[in-house]
Amino acid sequence: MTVTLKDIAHRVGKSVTTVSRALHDFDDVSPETKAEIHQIADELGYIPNIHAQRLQKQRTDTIGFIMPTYGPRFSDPFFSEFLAGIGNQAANLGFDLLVSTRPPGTMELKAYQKNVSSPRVDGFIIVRTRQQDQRIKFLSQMEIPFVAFGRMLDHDDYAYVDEDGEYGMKLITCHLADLGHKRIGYLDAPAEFMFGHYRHQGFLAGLDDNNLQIDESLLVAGDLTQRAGYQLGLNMLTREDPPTAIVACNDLMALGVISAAQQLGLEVGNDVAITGFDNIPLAEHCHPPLTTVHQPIYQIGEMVCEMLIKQIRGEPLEVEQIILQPSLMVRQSSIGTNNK
Amino acid sequence: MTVTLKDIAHRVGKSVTTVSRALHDFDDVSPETKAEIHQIADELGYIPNIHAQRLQKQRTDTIGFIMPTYGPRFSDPFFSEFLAGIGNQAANLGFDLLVSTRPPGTMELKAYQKNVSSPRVDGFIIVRTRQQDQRIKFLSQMEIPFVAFGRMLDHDDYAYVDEDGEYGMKLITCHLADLGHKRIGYLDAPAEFMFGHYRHQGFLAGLDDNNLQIDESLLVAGDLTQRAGYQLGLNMLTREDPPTAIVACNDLMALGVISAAQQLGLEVGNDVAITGFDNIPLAEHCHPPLTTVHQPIYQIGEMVCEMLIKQIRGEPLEVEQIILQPSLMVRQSSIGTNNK
DNA sequence: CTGGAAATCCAAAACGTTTTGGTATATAAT
DNA sequence: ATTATATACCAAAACGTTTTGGATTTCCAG
Repeated sequence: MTVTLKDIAHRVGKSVTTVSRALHDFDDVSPETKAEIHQIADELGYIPNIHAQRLQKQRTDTIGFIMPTYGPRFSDPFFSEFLAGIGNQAANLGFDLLVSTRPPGTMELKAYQKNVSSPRVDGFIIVRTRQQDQRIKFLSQMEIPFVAFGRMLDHDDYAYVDEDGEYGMKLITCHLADLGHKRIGYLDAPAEFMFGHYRHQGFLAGLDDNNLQIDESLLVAGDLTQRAGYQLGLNMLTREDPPTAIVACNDLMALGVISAAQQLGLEVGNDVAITGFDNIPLAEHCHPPLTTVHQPIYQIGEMVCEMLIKQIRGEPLEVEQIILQPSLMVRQSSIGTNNK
Repeated sequence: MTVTLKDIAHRVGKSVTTVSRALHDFDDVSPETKAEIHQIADELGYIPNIHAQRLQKQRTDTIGFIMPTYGPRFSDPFFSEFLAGIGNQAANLGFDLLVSTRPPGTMELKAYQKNVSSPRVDGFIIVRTRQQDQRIKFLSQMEIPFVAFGRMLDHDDYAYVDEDGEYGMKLITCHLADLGHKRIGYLDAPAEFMFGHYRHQGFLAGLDDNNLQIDESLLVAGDLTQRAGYQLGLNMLTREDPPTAIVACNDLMALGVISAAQQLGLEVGNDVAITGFDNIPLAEHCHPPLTTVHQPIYQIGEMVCEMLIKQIRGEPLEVEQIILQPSLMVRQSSIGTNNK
């Protein structure tokens, strides 16, 4: 049997009002009564009914996170780390975290709609922003609080955190150009992702800075999995005129390219340079260790969550839009084992 | 402005009761009224207030999942895939999914306590069972519905799904013995994890079956990360009397061992055999591809979620305890590139 | 001893549903 | 013409909080 305010009220011989106010430390309850009520409440193991509270207070103290999942076999280290970031931060700030999974599309938008109207959540965290992000347009238009990890194209009037992927990828490209590479392959992300767009721009800018030509045939897109990296890497490296370096727009695909290269008997770092982006934990301890750009996913999760909760609480944000400057992690997959 | 039953009632000139019963398709409302009410409800965009419903119905239609997170940098592909499994299944069956993150310990138990008493959730999904699993003991004792992925030692009276890790690891060990390996190193999990316990038993049983001695010094434990695998692998392979094969209790550590071996100039599969366990997507497309045991994490997530919801609904479970038979995935990391 | 403030308390309304236990009207059976 | 039976509806209670707008008592200044 669960214990309610009424039970406590009976026990102490006071009204429900007084019990409620005592537990919330209002100053129109005498210290003695407060002490007694607190003690009885502890004794009975009172825990407030969250639905009664939420119904009355008209807020949920819950944030929503709808994971965009594609296939069924969905395994991306990005998500578990990001989730840990928002989960821990939400708990710190006294918020619950409601998670859904939905493939991008109409049903996804419906889920946003329903979760906020029910009202299950007070606001949302958005990840992997897309070129014309329906989610962002919808939430902006409905004036529903949200914070995104990522920017989008024709709309800039919302709160976000993002890493400067263009700059990061330029760092990588210049690094490879400095090593003397002239023919560089590029593994792009699916066109809809904004992060892919910026990284792509950075790659082109890097080539341009070093007066290198773009060979369009060395520009291909994959679905971000290691499998795709493996396949595309194999294709690219078995051409008649293979590139001397391959830049992948994320670590997972880069790992796939490394496997492909190794299977072809190439020594990664010496025979061919391969780079990634994200610096997932795997990148440091693969062989050879992967040159990449660091992205502090856990911290971004924390930041985004904190910003959202401030927004929900009506507190002003010092900064509404944050662009993080990335740093290059040079490892053996680009410089090889004999260079220094 | 959110629309309530009362708003609809005003519009159609009927009572709140009738509106509610119409929307739930009770048969004491005339077809004409029903049609009218449905139409107005759609028109106004009515969505029921979930807290009022839950307060009244005294259930939450929500399942809880408390992720055991250790450090801050928490990136385990296991979790995103498992989460996708339970998330999708929960959505199918009309349940919400409330996710928390908590390191194992007292606060973790408190979180279980609070989430069920509030009552935020109707039941829990437990993962990575531990030897003396406080969570399971607590939930069993309180008679709170839960389903676990994994067994535990001195308590067997609860619903779970598990893979037969002992058998799986025996398959691996016999496979290596068949290849002629006599000195086999083993990378264990931290002692508290049950899955590590079974896999360990399977390894010993496999050795025993093949009349091989156990060299205790070749038995070491790591924290399941690739980093740990790398470090322990390096130690083991630079001994005076290195093993000819290394069995890791999970894929992530096995990938670390592969890196270590490659850094030492060894050809994995030919000079040293290395095996994992889990068959994460990474295992197939690394170099060389990893011999491992498949574990259908996504499906297990679905199963566990479905079992939990049945239990919550009071429907009987056909089978309360499911042990999945694993299958061996033989790849080049054990048999090399020249054998067949 | 009176007026007013301070201290302590509480009944009732509100949040938005679902459910209970009806009522009223029309139709059919006796 | 009475009784029984469907049919269509609804007022009020309940779920467990928080908040509003007092009410009562005590104490002190005048």
